[in-house]
Amino acid sequence: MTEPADPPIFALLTEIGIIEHLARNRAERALPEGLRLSHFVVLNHLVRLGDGRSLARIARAVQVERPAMTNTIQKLEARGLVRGAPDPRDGRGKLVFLTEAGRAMRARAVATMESAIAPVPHGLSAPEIEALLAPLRRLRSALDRARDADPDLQP
Amino acid sequence: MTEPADPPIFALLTEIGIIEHLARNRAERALPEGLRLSHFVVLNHLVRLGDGRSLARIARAVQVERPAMTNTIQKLEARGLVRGAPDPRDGRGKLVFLTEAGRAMRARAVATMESAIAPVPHGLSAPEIEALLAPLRRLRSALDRARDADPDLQP
DNA sequence: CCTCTAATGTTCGATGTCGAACTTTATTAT
DNA sequence: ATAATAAAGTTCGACATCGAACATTAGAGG
Repeated sequence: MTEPADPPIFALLTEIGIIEHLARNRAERALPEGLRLSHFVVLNHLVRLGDGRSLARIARAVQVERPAMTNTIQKLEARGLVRGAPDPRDGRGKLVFLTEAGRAMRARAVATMESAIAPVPHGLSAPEIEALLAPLRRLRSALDRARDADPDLQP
Repeated sequence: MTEPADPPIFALLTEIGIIEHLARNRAERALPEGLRLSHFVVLNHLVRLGDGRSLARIARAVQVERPAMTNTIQKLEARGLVRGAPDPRDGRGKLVFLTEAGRAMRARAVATMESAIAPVPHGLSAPEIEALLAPLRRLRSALDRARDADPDLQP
């Protein structure tokens, strides 16, 4: 009468959930005062992929609903880290631009996060990490595709 | 003037964060009405590892702060899925027991979650998943140990 | 040209989580 | 014993996220 073991994919997702939680906590503590991880993610996204993007586009890229992104952008604007401007080509759109302060803050955040995460002896060699990345990317793509696919599934 | 690439461990944690988010959304939709993923996690924990555990102990195991667990347990009690009793051996403690309804609900939730996750073509073979699990468990242990270790770090 | 549908950004209400603080009880040190 | 320290569970206030709903604007079809 023992419990049947979880399917392997369950065990994997459980492990991933725990790691995510631990890493999130750790990263959040490392951030400059008042900066949430979700705020940093947006700054980082804009620095790396380019700013002048619409709110909805950023929301999709960062896997967050639009209302949450509205909130995040408002906080970033209030702190002067980002500047919103109406899209000249789309009357509904709002484009988000980085300010100098925003770029500087992102650089500081990256630095503090690196010094918070890097020294953790994670026990994984660089090649091991590389080896992990490929299958995990496949898993992400699969989940991502399934997301659009199944609003209502079943034949 | 290109951005220096992220350290590999960053890329890994980012990927993990995205997967966690996608999997969480998917799992949450699959759960029986009104049952949160955090609720299910507690039920599942008690079924698998045994009930009659204290609130604080469950909180630690599930990586959640005690106030959140108080909230979760109160919701589960209100739905009759769990029953709380004072610890006879520790006047502060509160032990959490599963009810029959709780076990049944957990079984239903497992079933619906399996039928929601299993059909996703995640593109990973069983041996591949196994190969992923070992290094990820090491990473988790490392982060877990670092959590206690560093309240304030520095030599 | 006009209507219908879809997308954008926002507000609202509900909910979950966290950190801080408090009360009560254990445990440890003196 | 007694005092100091720590742990358990709870409450509180702050905050982020979500889903639903709304006004506005684009775009597609007739």
